[in-house]
Amino acid sequence: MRLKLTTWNVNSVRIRGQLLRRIAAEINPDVLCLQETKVEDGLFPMALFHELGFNHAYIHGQRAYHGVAVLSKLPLEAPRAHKWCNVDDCRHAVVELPGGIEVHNLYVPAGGDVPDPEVNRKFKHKLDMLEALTGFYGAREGDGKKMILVGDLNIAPLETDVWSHKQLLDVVSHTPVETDGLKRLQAAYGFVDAMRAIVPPEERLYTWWSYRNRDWAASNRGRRLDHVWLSPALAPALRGMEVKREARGWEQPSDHVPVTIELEV
DNA sequence: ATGGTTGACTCTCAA
Repeated sequence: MRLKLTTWNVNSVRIRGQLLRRIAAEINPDVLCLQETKVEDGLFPMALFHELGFNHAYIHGQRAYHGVAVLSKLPLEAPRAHKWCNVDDCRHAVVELPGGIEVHNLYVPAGGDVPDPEVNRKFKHKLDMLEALTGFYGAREGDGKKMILVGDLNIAPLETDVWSHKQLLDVVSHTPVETDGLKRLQAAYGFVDAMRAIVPPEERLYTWWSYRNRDWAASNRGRRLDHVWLSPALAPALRGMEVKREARGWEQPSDHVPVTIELEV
């Protein structure tokens, strides 16, 4: 069967109802992974997702900040959450789809403004979580599992993942310590970058454009902060990938756009 | 070098 999975940093699930309807209508994913839901579980707008046909859900949220959720038209099994770095943030949810496909939905800390872990605890937290994830997935290398890892990793690893490699080398999200760290995490398990398997690394590809811009489309100062990785066992199933760039121009948008993959499983 | 905008929520923080 064809499996369509969309990941989106929604930046508040409660004010994005109309756009979620539009995504359900235009993309029609089987599984929707959200980040930055910004709401505790008791206030999550579950009725909307039921109306849209997502009758299975694992929500892992907190008040005002962070929060991840997996909405699905297929049954979900073995839901679990991970805490990292002894912080209580809701940043990592895992579920299993029929056929034993693990879905890992991640929201890595943005990291603040100053790219120095000595003076910026948010940047230190970002690097620490990257290292923790590298240990976690590295310990599983070679386990042969079918796995999809998605989310807002808040790092643009390639030169073509940012509007200006040179100008962003000292900007949090594209500093060498972050891009090296992300590549180490990817290599620790042998994840395949599904987006770059479809769009060659020579081509520019963005998923985020700052709100702090008069005209996001004209200036096009984007970054690829959102990612879809596949385990070696699942990589051969990849059939397609789409970045819904136009969603950045919809009314009351998130600053991130949805990324969708299609698999033959 | 700075400021620009958005969202949740409190009189500000995080992104």
